[in-house]
Amino acid sequence: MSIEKGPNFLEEIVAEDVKNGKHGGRVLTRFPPEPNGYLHIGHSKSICLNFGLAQEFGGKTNLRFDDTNPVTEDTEYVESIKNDIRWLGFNWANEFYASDYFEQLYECACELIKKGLAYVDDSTAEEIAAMKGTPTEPGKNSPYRDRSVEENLDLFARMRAGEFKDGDKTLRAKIDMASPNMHFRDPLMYRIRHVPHHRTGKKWCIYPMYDYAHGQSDSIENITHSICTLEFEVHRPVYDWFIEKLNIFPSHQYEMARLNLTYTVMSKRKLLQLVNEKHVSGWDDPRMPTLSGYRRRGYTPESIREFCDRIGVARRENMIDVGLLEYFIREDLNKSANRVMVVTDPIKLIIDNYPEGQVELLPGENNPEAEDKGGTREIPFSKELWIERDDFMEEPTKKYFRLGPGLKVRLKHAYILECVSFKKDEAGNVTEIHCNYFPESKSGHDTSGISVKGVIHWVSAAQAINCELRMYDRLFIPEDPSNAEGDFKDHINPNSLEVISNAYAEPELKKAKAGDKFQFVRKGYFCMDPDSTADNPVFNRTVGLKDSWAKEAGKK
RNA sequence: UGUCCUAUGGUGUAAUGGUAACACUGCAGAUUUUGAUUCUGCCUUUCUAGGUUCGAAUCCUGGUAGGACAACCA
Repeated sequence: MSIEKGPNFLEEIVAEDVKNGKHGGRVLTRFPPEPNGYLHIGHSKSICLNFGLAQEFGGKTNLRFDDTNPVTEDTEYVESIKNDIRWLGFNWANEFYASDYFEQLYECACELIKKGLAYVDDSTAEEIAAMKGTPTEPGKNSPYRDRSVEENLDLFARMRAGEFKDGDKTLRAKIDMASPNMHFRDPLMYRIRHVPHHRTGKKWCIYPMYDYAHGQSDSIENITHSICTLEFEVHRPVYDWFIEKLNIFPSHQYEMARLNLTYTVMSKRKLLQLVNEKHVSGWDDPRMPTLSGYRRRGYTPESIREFCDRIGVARRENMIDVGLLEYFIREDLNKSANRVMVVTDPIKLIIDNYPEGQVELLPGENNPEAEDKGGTREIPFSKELWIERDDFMEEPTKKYFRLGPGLKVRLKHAYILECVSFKKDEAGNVTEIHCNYFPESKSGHDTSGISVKGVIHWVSAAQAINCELRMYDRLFIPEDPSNAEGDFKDHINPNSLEVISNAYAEPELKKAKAGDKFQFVRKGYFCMDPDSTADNPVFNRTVGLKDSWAKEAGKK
């Protein structure tokens, strides 16, 4: 956790509990995902918090799948979740499932029935909703509320035995239909679902509800600090009620604000829609805020952990600038990613006074920011090069210090060039740039005495390898797509992916493997995609470099 | 016209009754064979009205604003 920052409110609570010897000073947290979707960056806040808190105070963390709704859950999700947590860099003490506790939960329910604290209700979903009242009006008691213990026990056993159809009966806690807290108005404990479960198969046809399962699961595992998001705050009295009535281990729930990111949607329901309706290529589409999406995009676990640590934890709603996440991945990759030159929008440059057919191998530092500079590679240099179309301006402005008629520029790792002429097609597009080079200006051996302000990247045409670049931008146009007018999908950015199929890279990139990360000099950080083939290497743009020139140029 | 939660620069988060700070963003400059990185400086902050106190971002009361809660979802 953060060192330079004060402790967050949860660290304070845990520190106080440890100091006071609560639970013998033991700390056990849990991360409780429902296996009905892939983990996203919001989950990583919870993961970093739960695992981080335990690490900080010498405790442990369980992974518990909250699998009480077989309709939406699947082992595919279980596997992806485990994979993503490991990737983020955390190891759980135990892998548990709420479904492991179905039998115990059933027995607890019988106990509550015997205590007169639960009853079988024959009302339909509509009737139950109608009797629930509203936040400002009290509800009404169900006509089945006062069944005898014997009848309830019998009915509940027959529910389990499969004698009733889906929806025919529920088991409800008998609390207070007039409570100002809606969750106290006889919450449902069990519903009938004749649906096989991803782990228990056909063993059960009644499944516990979240409110009945979650707290007891925590309690069964002896969880000391159960952290969840703010929307569960009103559930806490129910959480405590079951624990108290059952007289079991007193786990305690603490709530914190969820993570919201600008230009991002973060609900699994919405992400599932994006996947199902093919707005993205899958859960791991590099535009998705899922951990698998970020991984494919080229984000590192370190950068995400750092992000989660630095955004802090509090109880007020927040909206974090996605630019902060980008800051952390740039910070990480700046130190770790090797540099390589790739021309994304090529234009031919010919050095008139360079010998025909000559090829020089010039050394290039792989990473000036790394401690050992990342070693060097050899970059072929010759008479014909590709340079960036942007790096030539027919009528250069005063502040432009790249190439233009009569202007001099440095080719990175190579020579200084002076532009002597250029050709255009009928449409007026520049097709070819001619330059002379200064042989004594070679990088590292420059005795020319010429000083230039601009440095551009380049690729030797004969040795260039062709590659595909996937240039990603934010998936949504508005800052807060979930609260924008209309459906969130109306606000998808139509230009969130631009594919460049004719980029030229220096031959060094032939060695790249899927997942390898690079800085394409002056362009941004890129990560090789698994879609790559020998003929068509594919690179995802993780994030661009900061670009104060674009800002300057944009001012006009 | 219910219950509960929250309110500190543009965005987050600290300050735990004693000089409002840190990061990001923005702006300006220095350095630079990446208009990157790095470095320096600057801008901008306690929702409001009362009260308690020698002293309030912090405690109390009222107001205002935002959020959560009426799934056989979690």
